[in-house]
Formats: sequence, C-alpha cells, structure tokens
Amino acid sequence: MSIAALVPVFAALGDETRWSILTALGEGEASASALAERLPVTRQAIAKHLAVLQQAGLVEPVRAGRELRFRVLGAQLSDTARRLDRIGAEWDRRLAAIKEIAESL
Amino acid sequence: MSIAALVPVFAALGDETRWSILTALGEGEASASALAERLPVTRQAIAKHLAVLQQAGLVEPVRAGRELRFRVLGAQLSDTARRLDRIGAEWDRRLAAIKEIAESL
DNA sequence: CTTTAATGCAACTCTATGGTTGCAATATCC
DNA sequence: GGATATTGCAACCATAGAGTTGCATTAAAG
Repeated sequence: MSIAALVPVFAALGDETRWSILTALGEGEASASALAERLPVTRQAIAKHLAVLQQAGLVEPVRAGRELRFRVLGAQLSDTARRLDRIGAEWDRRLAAIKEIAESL
Repeated sequence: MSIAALVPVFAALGDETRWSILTALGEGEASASALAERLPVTRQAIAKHLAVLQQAGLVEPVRAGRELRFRVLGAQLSDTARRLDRIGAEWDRRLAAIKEIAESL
C-alpha cells in the first residue's frame, strides 16, 4: 500500500496520447492496429503505450482470434482515486491541526 | 472540466522526487531551502519541482518573512480523485453494457 | 549601511521516452 | 498449404526533463 506503487500509474496517466488510447478503449476493446487507424500515431507507438498502460495495471490484453485486443480496467482507476482522496484528506487534516495549534498560542 | 486539464496533474504526480516533496510538505509548510536539507537533491532541483507542482495546482506559495514557503493543497488531490473515480466507473459501466448485449445474442 | 541568508536565473549534462521506419515472425483464413 | 493480415522486435532520432554547478539578486537583521 505504499505511495511508490502509485507512481507508475500516475506516470502512465500523465500523457495525452495514452489518454486518447484509454478513452478509445473505454468505448470497447480494441487492438493496437485498430487504434492506429483512428489515432494520429503509428501502431508501434501505440503498442509501446499499451505496454506502459499494462505495466501500470490500467489495461489488460485479451486474445481474440488472431488479434490481440486490450480492455481498459476501470477498477484500477477507481482504486487509485480512493487512495488519492485519502492522501489529500490526510494532508488537509494535518495542516488544519497545525493551524489550530498556532492560533491557540 | 476536460480530461486534458488533468494530464499536467498526473504528470506532476508521476515522479518519485515530487512525491517526497509532497509528503514532506504534508507535515507542514516548508521552503525550497528547508526541503533541500532533508532530501538528497539540490535546492535548485527542488525549486523546479515546486514550480511544476504549483503549475498543477498541487502546492501554493506563502511568503513568510524573507523565505518563500510552500503549502500542499490536499483539496486539489481530492478533486482529482473524484474525477478519476467517475471516469473509471463510466468505463466499467459501458463495457458491462457491451457484454450484456453480446450475451443476449 | 553592511552583512548574510535566502531566492532567482542561466547554462550545461545525461538519460528517459515518445515517436519513427523497416523487417522478421506468426498464425489465420480460404 | 500458401497468401495475407497482425503482431513482435530492433535500431534510430529528437526532444523533454531531472539533475547539476555557478553566479546574480534581493531583502532581513544587526
């Protein structure tokens, strides 16, 4: 449950092209070749991005005949969101406590 | 409220050093110089990271005498988390619907 | 007003990575 | 089984960015 495990996920989400891939996959599974037809980058570039996304646990490969489709994993996103929220809340809680103490002096 | 606006935030969160800065700030405001004393990088490197974090709306500068302290903004994190969660849920919802249809054939 | 501690700015290095082209390998479908 | 579509791998280029050192600037504090 360390923050370190989250870093690759955020790094993966910190790229415009990867978001276009993710949102495209959000409408249904697709292969790298299929994605290359509707995005302005080559299939090979997309394949690299998919590898990054898979490493981050954001997508999952699914064999479908002779093509390799990818499915987006919304649950991983929601999971990350929950942890983010907790961290942010903790920061604000702690800083508010410090302010309390400072004002009581 | 587009996804594009989120990308810089994730890019900012996709770096180990910036997370050590953020967690350090989570314990209380601090200046770049102060942070440099407890992290294994130079003050100038930290200053650059703080600029990135400020651009992403994750920290805020606060003048305190002759030093420039930075305060972490947990609310921005929680906000981002809420949006992430909604996106993930939407993906799963849509893919589940597609599966429904496929199975009903 | 002078000392001094803090920040700001600039130039530079090095590596990671997003992107490309080209070709090999695979496996499906007829 | 052979033609063809799809994926996999490798080399390569260019740029962004994480980090450094060095110096200028600013403004408290005495």
